[in-house]
Amino acid sequence: MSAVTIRDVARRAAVSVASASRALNNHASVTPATRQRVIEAARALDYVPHLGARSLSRGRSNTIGVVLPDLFGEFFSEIIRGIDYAAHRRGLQLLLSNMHGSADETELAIRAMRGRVDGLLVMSPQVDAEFLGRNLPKGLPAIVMNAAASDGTHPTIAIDNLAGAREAVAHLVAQGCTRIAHITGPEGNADADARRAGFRTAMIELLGAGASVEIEGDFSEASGIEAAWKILGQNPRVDGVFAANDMMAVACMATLAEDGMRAPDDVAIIGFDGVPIAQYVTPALSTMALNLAELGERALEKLVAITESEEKVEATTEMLKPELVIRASSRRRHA
Amino acid sequence: MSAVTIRDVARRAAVSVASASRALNNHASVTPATRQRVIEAARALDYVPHLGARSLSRGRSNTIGVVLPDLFGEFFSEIIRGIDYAAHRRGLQLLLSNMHGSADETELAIRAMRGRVDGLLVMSPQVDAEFLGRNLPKGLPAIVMNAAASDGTHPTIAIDNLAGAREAVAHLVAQGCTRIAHITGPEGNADADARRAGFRTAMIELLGAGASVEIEGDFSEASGIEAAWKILGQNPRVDGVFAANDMMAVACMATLAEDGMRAPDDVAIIGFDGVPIAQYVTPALSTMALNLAELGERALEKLVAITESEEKVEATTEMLKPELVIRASSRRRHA
DNA sequence: GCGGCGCGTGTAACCGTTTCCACGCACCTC
DNA sequence: GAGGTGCGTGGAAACGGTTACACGCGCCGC
Repeated sequence: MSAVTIRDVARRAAVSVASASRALNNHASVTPATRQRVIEAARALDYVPHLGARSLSRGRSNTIGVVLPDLFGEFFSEIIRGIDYAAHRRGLQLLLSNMHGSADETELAIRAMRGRVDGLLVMSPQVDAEFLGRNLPKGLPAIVMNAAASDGTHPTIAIDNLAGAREAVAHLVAQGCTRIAHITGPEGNADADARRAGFRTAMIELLGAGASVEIEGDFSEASGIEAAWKILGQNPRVDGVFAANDMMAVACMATLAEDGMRAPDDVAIIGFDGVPIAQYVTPALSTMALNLAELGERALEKLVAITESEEKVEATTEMLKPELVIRASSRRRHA
Repeated sequence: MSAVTIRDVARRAAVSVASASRALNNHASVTPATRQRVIEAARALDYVPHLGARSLSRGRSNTIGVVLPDLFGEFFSEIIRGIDYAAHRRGLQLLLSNMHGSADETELAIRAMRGRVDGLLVMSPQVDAEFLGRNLPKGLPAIVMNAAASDGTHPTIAIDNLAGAREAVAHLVAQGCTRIAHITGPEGNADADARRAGFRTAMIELLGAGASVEIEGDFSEASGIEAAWKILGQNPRVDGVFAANDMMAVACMATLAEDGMRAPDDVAIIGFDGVPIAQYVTPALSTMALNLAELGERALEKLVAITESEEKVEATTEMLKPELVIRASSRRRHA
């Protein structure tokens, strides 16, 4: 064990633990001579402070808990990267927890954070706000990312899925599509549900009820491939596809192409999220791009702001607007 | 504050804190009646144990520290996913730290883990083993992932870059390439250096010294694009490209194609890492595929094994072999 | 009937820090 | 020269749990 404690340092420097602590933490009232002795002793013993103990006594851990539904794919890794970037700048550490999409695990994960973090970043598209409100520890600052409508108890930062879906549909229509399929995300996922809702209202507005097809997906590559099979089996075929995320769009596009149904001429395709992969496929995928790293960054900044301000902040909801990025997969030469 | 402590629970249940603790932790010697009262009190007060305090007194945190050089891209996110998967299965939490490639930060990051984790997973292609050996806390179990040659003090799990690079070159040669460029990773990065070394020896063996070109890169998309420009400006041109990672291969391939130099006919291209994106670009990218999630998983399992075994384990080195995945980008019709 | 055993419980020490408070000392001021 | 002031220091109490140890009690076996 690197079991050298501050007591060992104090003993070697012939001072009390109190003075040792003060010297090591740059407190004002320590003689330069004392400080010097303590620091030398610490170096000689290769002392590293026990941060667990420190946070217990300071009541502050300099750690932020991050609870995510999953870690798969670029969606989450971009968010983590944004969080990490902002956390690093502020000297905070990250305690990561993955609840694998289950509500029980979410509760567990959140409880497991108690006493180890100063604040919580929870992303939870699968469980409703009421559940979160009930389970988030009372005194712990928390930001809810991207959940179903906030219950008003915690500040939220969310994606404007509704507007994004409308814009995606409008874009396809502008390219001349008259019959559009939506590959949905998993039911019960807040993002997926909102994107589907946006798709429906936009379709009714722009093309009427008969022109839309919904194909169940679950955000996975596999479900994008299956969706392509369904599309290929239909008659009449669709001439536009709006997938609820980029991964499904990419997989669907590739599968369609194998059977000769090519984007953008036979079918215009657009995804959602704007993950890096979208720009490297051929044809490059149009998408409703989100700056996910920025989402993570902003969430962390907001959390820090709460943590530091004394008065309680009201539960505002901040929206992240997706941006239409038109690439080859949906660009028609003669629209 | 959710400041309800075990003392509050004990008071409400009219028992001592010792009994409360025992009841809540399923210790054997507690009367069912007592246990019942304690559990009810805990529920009534919405008690959540303070895990920081627990780990201090138990001397065990159920947390693993993960120190990575960066979080950008699929390479690291796949590794984290693998680590998380294995950690989750064992009920461990992850404390994440990113040292942004700097040695100072590495030292800081490692020190910041003291007293908060039971073990350390360090991935550090940029700093040498000697540095790590000096900085890893003495008593803390640690696994070094993918560093420059182990100093023999810590178990290591690494990528067989040398063999991978040779195999990549051999594959290109088998496809008929006679002049091959290697887009390198950043100098000083252990993976990059090993891949370059493998490239050199394989080239000398198979095609002789004159047939190889080295282009400096740094694993980034931008450097892949720049490499393409250099390739296009050369005379005679190469007919094979081995990039030190997939990201550069993808970017290079796309840029070459814009100028009419197409894979696989004009140039056969192969990358390294086997990140998911490689299979979606067109033409699909051949690569020396690594199962990065498995790498993370195995590292965590190994760490747990060390943590749990009493006798000290010797510092073995485990190798992860890349697997040649041939896709369209390097498949010549008439080899 | 008495000693011993086992079981459930409580008291208190401990984990490694930080920090409140008290204390002693030198210095300054009137 | 006495009394206040301020500064550096040390003792000890936190922080919130776990657990070694002691203790009292009822039961069993001789």
